[in-house]
Amino acid sequence: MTRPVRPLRADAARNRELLLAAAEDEFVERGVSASVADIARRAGVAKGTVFRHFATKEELIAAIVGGHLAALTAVARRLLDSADPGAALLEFLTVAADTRQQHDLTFLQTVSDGDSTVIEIRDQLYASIGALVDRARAAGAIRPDITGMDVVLLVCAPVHVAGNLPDPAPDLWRRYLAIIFDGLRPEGASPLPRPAPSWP
Amino acid sequence: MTRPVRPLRADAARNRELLLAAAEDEFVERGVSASVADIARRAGVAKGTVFRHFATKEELIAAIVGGHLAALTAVARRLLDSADPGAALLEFLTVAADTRQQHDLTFLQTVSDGDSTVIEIRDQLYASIGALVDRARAAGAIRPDITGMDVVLLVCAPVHVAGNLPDPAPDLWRRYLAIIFDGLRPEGASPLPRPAPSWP
DNA sequence: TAGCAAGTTGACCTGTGGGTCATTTTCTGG
DNA sequence: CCAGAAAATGACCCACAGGTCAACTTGCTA
Repeated sequence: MTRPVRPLRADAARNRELLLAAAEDEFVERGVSASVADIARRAGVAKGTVFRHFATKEELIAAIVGGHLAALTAVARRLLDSADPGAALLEFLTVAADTRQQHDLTFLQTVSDGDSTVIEIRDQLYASIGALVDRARAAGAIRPDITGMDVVLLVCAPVHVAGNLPDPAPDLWRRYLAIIFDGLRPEGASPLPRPAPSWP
Repeated sequence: MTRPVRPLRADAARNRELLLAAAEDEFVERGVSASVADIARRAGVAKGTVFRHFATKEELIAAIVGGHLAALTAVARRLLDSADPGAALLEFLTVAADTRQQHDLTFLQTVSDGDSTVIEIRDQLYASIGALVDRARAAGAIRPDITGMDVVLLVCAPVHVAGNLPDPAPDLWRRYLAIIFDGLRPEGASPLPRPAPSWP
């Protein structure tokens, strides 16, 4: 899959990391419209260097998104060993919201969702979430009509909800995660109108 | 407040409406980055005309957002007369999600939230929602620790959640509205971690 | 340490978007 | 029906963004 490409030269590797970090900061501050020139300046590098590492701005965005998805996947896999499946699912949602709170890159998702590498990593993440949900359901921690895809879609909701406020308290999302998770619990569940969406 | 400005000439009034409609369509299709030139073309009007009606692109966006907020406010006020406060709140959330589903303009909100007219309309909407929530809480239809601001923040969540899917079924949001509304119900509610946010 | 491929630089190109304005067209009150 | 005000037009301006490339610099390897 990864053909034997010789490793990056030391300075190039360093610049690549600097660029990813600078780009992430810049995107958080300015949104998708952050300019490549500004990103380069922030990384202390010329604009041409950006395009040596990432052919287009979209490719740069995909690299950032891919990194985050991979990190989340690792968290989900680790939690699959947990003794309490319900707590594990809640913990995963908490960690996911927490990282997303620190730097909201949701808006980058749309740009990068055509990238094949991103799709691959994303599918692994979805599979892990699916496993977490299956275990939680089997343990009776969530209602039977909730699927993995439901949870996938709901992951970003708490942060998004809190983000509607101009200057939200840094952990306000916990309040909305609690409300939404209560909606996933079996107690007092009302029947759901539409069937869960299938795999995308 | 509104000084006696003579009414628009007939053609100008017509063009204004054409522009608002065209702009809304264009924004839905292309996002915020839809260009003024394209909007003008779609309205069958020259670019200069756009700027005669709206000094800047932001002002045009504010006009669209303001219109939608006003329509929602009217819905909320009408529902305040309903006999069943719990059903009224659910109905409001349903209507809100439904209109937002038909044309998602959430991304315009950020642009327009500095506009004084928009702020005024928005505050009226928030007040109406607050009243709906108070009535529902008093009737025991939702848990006691939910505030009006909570619901304000949660309004867009169902559509947003369904929107994470590339091509969501047109009323998938109903599923997530049901889940979230279950989280608002008193049955099986777990204590909420953070206090509700105050007025913005 | 020398040679060269890999990496960097920054001036430059091109497209595009918001916004302006002198000129022309159109509406309307008298 | 006409005069003048209101509105529409579209060529034009400028800023800025993504992307290119020939010339230059630097890390690596033999």
